[in-house]
Amino acid sequence: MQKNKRLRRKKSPPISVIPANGELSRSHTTLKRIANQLDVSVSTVSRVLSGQARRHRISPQTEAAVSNLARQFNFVPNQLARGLRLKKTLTIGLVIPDISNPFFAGIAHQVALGARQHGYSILLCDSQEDVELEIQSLGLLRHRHVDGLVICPVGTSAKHLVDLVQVHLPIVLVDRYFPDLPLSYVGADNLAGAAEATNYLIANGHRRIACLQGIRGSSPNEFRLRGYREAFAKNQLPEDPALIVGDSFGEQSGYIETKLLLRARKDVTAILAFSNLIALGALRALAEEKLRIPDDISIIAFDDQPYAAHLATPMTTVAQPFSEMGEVAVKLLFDQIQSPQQEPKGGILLPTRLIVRRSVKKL
Amino acid sequence: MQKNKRLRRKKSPPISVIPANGELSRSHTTLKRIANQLDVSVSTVSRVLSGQARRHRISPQTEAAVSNLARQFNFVPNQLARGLRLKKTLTIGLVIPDISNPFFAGIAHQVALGARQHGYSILLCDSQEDVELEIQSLGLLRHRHVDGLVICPVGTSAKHLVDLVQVHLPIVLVDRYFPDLPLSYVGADNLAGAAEATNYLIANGHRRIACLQGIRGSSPNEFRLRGYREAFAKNQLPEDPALIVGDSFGEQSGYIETKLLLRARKDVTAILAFSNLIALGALRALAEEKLRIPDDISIIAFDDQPYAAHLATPMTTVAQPFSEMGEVAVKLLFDQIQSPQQEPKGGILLPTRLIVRRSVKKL
DNA sequence: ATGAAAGCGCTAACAA
DNA sequence: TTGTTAGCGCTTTCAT
Repeated sequence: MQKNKRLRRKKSPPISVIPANGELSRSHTTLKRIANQLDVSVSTVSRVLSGQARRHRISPQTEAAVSNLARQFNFVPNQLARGLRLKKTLTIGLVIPDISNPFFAGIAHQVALGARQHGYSILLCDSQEDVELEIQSLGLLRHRHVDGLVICPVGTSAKHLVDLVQVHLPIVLVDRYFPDLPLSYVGADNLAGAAEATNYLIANGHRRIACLQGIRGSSPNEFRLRGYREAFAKNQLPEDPALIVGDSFGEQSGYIETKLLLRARKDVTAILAFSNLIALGALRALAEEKLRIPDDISIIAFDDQPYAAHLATPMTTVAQPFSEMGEVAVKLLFDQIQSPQQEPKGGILLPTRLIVRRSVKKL
Repeated sequence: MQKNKRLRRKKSPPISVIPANGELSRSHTTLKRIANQLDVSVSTVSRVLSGQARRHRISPQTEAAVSNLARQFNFVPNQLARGLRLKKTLTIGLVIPDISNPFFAGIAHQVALGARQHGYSILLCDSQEDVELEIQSLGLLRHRHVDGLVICPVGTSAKHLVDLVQVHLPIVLVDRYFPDLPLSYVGADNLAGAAEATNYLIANGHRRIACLQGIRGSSPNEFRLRGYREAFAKNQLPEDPALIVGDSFGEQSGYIETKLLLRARKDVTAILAFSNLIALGALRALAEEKLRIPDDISIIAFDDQPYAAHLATPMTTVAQPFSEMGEVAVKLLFDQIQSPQQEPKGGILLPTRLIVRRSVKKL
C-alpha cells in the first residue's frame, strides 16, 4: 500500500519554472531557429554564440539580440553536430574491469573529476574483468570518436591494444600495463610495495609466507611477485614455490586458495594477499577454520580501505594511491590530447605505503 | 631507475595485427570510401551495412562485395553522424553523487551492465553530492542528446528536475526522489528497513537510541526517520528529539556527531547509523573514546558491505539491494525508451534486509 | 536493384 | 559587419 501512493501524478507539472517561451524549450533550439527569428544568418549566430563576435566585428546590437534570444530559448549547441564537424567530441572513454571494486571506483572518481575540469565528459565501460568485453568496449568507444582513452586493462591480453597504438589516439593505461606497448602508463610501484611488505614479514620472523596471487601475467601481479621474491633473495632465504598460489584478484580465489593452503600446509605462518578482495576471501576462510589473526597466522593485504582499521584484527596493508593514480592518468591523457605529436611520457610509478596495524605477529 | 626502463619505445609497432590495407584502418573508414572503392553509391553501402539488403533487393554480388570490403576496412559507423541523423544516440546518462561510494558504485555497475545488454553506452557524471554540479551535469547530458537518464539525485533540491519532466526524456530516479515529480523511481523501502532495525533494538531492551541522520529532507533520510519514529510509536515509547542528530551521509558527520553525542549524553545505549559512511565515522569515534561494541554501546548501520562480518564486532546492518536497484532502474528506463508515450510506472520500493550479527547487546 | 539528393546542426573558408 | 557555401558521415525519401 505504501508502494502505490508514493508518486502522485500531476496532470500539468508546475509552470513557474519554464521560461516564457516554454514551448520552445521542449524540443531543442538550433542555430537556425535563432537565425530565422532574428533574420540573420546562422553563421552570425554561430559566431556570437561561440564568442567570436569580436573577431568578426559583429555589431553590438546583433550580438546582444542573438545572445538574448539564445538565453531565452535556452539554447545549447548540439554536441553531436559539433563533434561531427570539429572531429572532436570532448569525451574520453574510461574502461574499468569492475566499477564496484573500490579500488577502481576510486580511480574512476578522480578521472571523472579531472575530465570535468577540462570540460570533458566520460563514457564509462565496465569490462567485467573480461578481455572480450574489453575489446568490445574499446571498439564501441572508437565508434563514438572519443578524444582519448583511460584504460585499466584486464591484463591477460594485449593484442587489441596494439591496434590502438596504430590509430594515434591519446591513451593512458592505469594499474596494469604491457611492457612492449609504447603507451603512457600510471600505476603503483608494486615491486617495491610487495618487497616492503615481505621484508616486514621476514623481519618479524616469518619464513613460510604464502603468496595469494592475482591474475598471473598481469603486470601488477608479476611485479608484486618479483617484490616478494626479491625480499627472500635479499634476506638470503629460500622461497617455497608451493606457497605461491591463486590466479585471480577476486574474493573467491582468496577464499579457496586459503582453504586449500591451510589443508596442505599447516606450517604457513603468514599470508601476503595481492588484493583487498583476496584478503576478504582469506579472512572468511580463516574465520571458518577458526584461525586467529595474528596469533595463529599473520596477514598483509594489498589495497588499504577504510574498514581495515576496524577489523577484528586491524589489518596491516600496502596502500595504493588510487586517487593519485586517477589524477596522474588524467594529466597524462590531457598532455597527449593537447600536444598530439608528442611521444608518450612512458610509465609513472607511484609509491605504495605500508600501513602497519596489528595483523602481523612477531615470532 | 626502475621508473625509466619500464616502457620501451619501439620505432615501428608490430605490423602483423593490421589488416592488409593497414593504412586505411588508421583514420576512420566511411561509407563513402567503401562506395568509391566499389563504384556504387553510398546509399547502397548504407543499406547493405544496416542489414537492409534484402528489403531493397540488392544483388547478392553487391552485397557480398560491400560487406567484405567493410570487414576488410574494419568499418564502423560513425555514431555521431548516426546520432545526428537518427536523433537517437544509444547513450544513457548516469548521474551519481559519488562513484567511489560502494553503494553507488554497485548501482552504477548494474546500470552499466544493463545498458550494454541493450546496446547502450553510458555517460557518467559524478556530481560530488553537489546540486550545482548535478544541474551542470544534467545540462551537459542533454547537450549530448542522451536517450535517457538514470539519476541518483543529491536530493536537496528538485527545481532542475522539474525542467526535465517537461522535455519528455525517459528518466528514472534511484535511491532519492521527490514525491511531487511524476518520474519513475526505484529505491529501498527505507521506512520498513529503519522500522525493523529500530524494533530490533527496542526488542533488545534499548530505549535511548541515537539516530545518526544523513541529508535532511532527502527521501531516504525522511523515510528512515519515519521508520525510526514509527517503531517508537508502535512500542508506545517516547522518543527523544535530542538523540536525532547529523545532516550528511558522510564519514565526517558520523564521527563528529558521535563525539558530540557521547559527550552530551552518557545514557545512550544504541546508535542507528543511516549510512555505511556514517557508521564508519561512528566506529572511529567510538574507538577513540574507548567504548566497546556492543558492551558499552550497540550499533546498527544502513548499507551492508563485505567487511561488516569481519569487524572487531561483526556489525548488524540493514542491507539495501543495490544490485537489484540498478537492475530495476535499467528496466524502468528501457520501458520508457521503448514506449515513449507511456506514463512513468511510479515508484518501486525494494525490501531491505536486516542482517543480524553481533553489534547489538541484549540489555 | 541502385542512385541522387536532401538534411540532421554545426563550423569555417571565402566573399562581399 | 554579415552572408553564402560546403561539408562532417549518415539515413532516407523519391526516382529510375
